[in-house]
Amino acid sequence: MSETDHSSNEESPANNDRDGLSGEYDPEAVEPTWQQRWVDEETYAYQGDLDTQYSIDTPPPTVSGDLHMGHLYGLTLMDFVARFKRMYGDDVYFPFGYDDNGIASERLTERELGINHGDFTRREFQEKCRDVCQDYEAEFTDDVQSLAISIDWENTYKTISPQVQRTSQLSFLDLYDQGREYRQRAPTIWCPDCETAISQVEQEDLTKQTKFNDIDFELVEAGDGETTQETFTISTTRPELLPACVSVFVHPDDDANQHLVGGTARVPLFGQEVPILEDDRVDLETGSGLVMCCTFGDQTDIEWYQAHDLDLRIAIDESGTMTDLADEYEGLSTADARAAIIEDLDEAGYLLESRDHEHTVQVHERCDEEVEYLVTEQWYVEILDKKDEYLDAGREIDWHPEKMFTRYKHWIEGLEWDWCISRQRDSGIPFPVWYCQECDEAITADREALPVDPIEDEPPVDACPDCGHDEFAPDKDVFDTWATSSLTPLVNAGWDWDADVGELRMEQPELYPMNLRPQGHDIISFWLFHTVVKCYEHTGEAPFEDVIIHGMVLDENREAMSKSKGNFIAPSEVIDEYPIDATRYWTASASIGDDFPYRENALEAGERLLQKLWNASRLVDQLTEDVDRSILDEERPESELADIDRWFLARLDETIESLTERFDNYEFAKARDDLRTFFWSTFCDDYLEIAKQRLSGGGDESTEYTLLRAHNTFLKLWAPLLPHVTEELYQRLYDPEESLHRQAWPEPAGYDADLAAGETAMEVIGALRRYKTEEGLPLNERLEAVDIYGHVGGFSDAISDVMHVTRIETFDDEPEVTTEISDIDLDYSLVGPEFGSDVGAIDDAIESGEFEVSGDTLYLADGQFELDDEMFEIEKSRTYSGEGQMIETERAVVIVR
RNA sequence: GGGUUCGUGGUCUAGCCGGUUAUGACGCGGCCCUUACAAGGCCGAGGUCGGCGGUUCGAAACCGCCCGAACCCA
Repeated sequence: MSETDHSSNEESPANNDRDGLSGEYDPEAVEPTWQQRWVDEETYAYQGDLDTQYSIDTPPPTVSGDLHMGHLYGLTLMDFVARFKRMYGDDVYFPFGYDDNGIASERLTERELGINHGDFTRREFQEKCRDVCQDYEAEFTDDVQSLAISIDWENTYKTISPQVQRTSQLSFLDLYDQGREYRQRAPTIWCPDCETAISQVEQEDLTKQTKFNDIDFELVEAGDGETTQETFTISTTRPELLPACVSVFVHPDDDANQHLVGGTARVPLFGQEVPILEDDRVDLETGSGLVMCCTFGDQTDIEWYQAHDLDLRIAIDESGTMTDLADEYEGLSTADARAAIIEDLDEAGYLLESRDHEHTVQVHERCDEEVEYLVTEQWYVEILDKKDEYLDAGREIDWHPEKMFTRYKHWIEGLEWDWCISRQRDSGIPFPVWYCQECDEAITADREALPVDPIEDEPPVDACPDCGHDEFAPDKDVFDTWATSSLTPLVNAGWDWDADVGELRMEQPELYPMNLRPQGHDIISFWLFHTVVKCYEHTGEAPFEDVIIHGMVLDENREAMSKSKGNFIAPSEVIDEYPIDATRYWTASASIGDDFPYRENALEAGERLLQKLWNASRLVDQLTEDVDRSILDEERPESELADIDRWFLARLDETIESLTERFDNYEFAKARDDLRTFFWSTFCDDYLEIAKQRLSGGGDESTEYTLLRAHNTFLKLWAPLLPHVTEELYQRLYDPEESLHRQAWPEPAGYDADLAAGETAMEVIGALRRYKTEEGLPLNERLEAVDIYGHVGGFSDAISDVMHVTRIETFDDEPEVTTEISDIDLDYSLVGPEFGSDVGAIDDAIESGEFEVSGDTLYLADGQFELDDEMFEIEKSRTYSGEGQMIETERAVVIVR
């Protein structure tokens, strides 16, 4: 029978059908079995309990990408929360979204099928996208399930689904009706390869090798009207923009060229006359100090265009092709035009020099194509007017870690553009808008009719309400993906238009605001900010209560993983090598917010912990072989517990309490370390060794109860971090019927014990172990007599049991030894404020022995200083000359005889 | 170039409002097979807390500058 064959566990739990735990834990067999069963049995189903719900706004991953370490990390963190909250008594709503909407999936489809979106109708192409995405989605589901993420698979959504399209279009209409959206012809950042507008945040830097060209411009008229100078030189990396040149700029501090300002110049080859103006945005460092402004070469050009009210000359179209403004170069690509123009400039004698130059260009992050700046008609969400409100909304959220709010704040404060939400792509959610062909009036869809695709569907009116014209043109654009992804809290809550009452409502209002938004710090400006904007505008409140912001996963050398660097580690490689529980154990060590290095040996440490848990469980099981597990149904009164057992249960109470707080504050690393230390040192090394001895001579009900209570509790405390091994043990040893992950989180039972005496006893045990080790004795060597000077309460039996001591005597007073004062420890937090700059002199006095203790007072340096007893502590050194050997610990003195 | 965050033994990390002897784990060295576990137990070595300067009786912690890294933005 295999270990994972659970059919043998069908008899009643009280019967303890335990075939004993086999020698080794076999995660390779155990983990997939449980993953499958949890899904099949819907262990994580949301029950719809309105009073105790806890909702998590999970990030929908782009399905076109493989699962990477960032997913593994982020999902696992969410899962710690979900599993803890579920056991702690909440009804957890843990959904999953697939982001298959937008440019990423569109480009994936084109690549996968070797097609171009332009060759199909929008609906046809979208069909193909769905087909391609479906396989990737299935793969993603498998991957996420293999990480044991406790998602409720009945609550999933796709961002391209009709329902989400409807939500997204409703959002558009609502903002439009509120007057928060506008359509404007304005300079836009444009990707010629994807042929779409993109937002500011979708572009990134790329350093490129290019030529810096010095070109002569003919001076038509100088600003001072006097100069006899005939030409001047400008430097440019983009001579193909000469036909789009609308002015030349001089820096106000540029004395050498000041006389040109106010004049006009003639652009070589193309002949247009342009004004020479002054502006401090000219970069004096590079080139000649004279710079041409074209519509548009970069963002500064746009600023100049707006600030100086310049002409508009469009020389490059949407596909990166030269327009008729470029005369004979019309129809050439920008690259070809650049080459041809340089050649012609050279021939005509305008080109003075062309030299190598490295500079930074803006590219589209998805395809690395250099962006252009075009004037196009786009939809914008107005955000600049409400910065303060979005900041306040951010302040209402509890940030973990708190410091991440700063990034949000700075992002908002630095905003300069409204949010451009239209994209000229096919795979996406269409704008539900038509335009009157006569007066351009925008006609929006009826809410009841959503989702609509204006290319395929008819507008809701027969005639333009403004001018009466009856022909309409569809809006062909689709939404920016963030315009949809920013609605996840509303998608989860089932936000929709209720036609009966004529308002927007939520199907599950109890989920909103979501209790938790988990995400990486790299998308604070995308996902988090946009979600706040959208949801705040729709509902008037922040969309989540807590946010946890995690860092990036780095490689073993603390460098960011990237495909180009080749230091990319795929989760599948890790999973093949290590148990999932071990990877989760590693994940739990991350300090939330900090970047998180991959560590092979952290995974090995996880593996060892699993083995330790398994072995300890096996011992507990053996020691309680004949004990009916139903004794756990009732709590055992203190009076029926031996001191040592009561001590351990009291310590367990403490741990439960602090651990609960750790989990509640998302402090997984601390929870993990605290629990590991308590389990490994206190339970395994200390208590279990004692219990072993106590039970060696036959049953002891108090100890048996304590062992089982503790072990059962440990499984629950470990469950959020190590779901597989704990479930396997729980089902085998306690309850084969019900999942551990639906059990109640442990509560302190309220046991009282002499914790100080327990602590001292453990110190004494440690001292005796050290004694045996140093004497070269086996740990089970019998010791005849041990005297303990110190308070060990009722624990001396435990000490004698575990250390095999025949006779123990305990004393509350000091042993008969010679003591002398070896040092004085000062409490500087008291001495410092009191004595200030004299502290140095006091230290010197102690150092040189110029002190005297009398009663409770310490006199220093011939009575120059007097310290009260709470300000100092006397360190003594003891010499023992009696029979046996003395061992000192912090709280006790032990003599082995 | 600007902003945010981080920088602690070989590696990863704890260390709230400043209190002098800096936590734990991994790795390393030594000893021990004690009837769950040698993937274990015990002991030990190893750090001028990135650098410089400042505030203070006292700084890993507070301030300034510099260096390095991650992310965001130009």
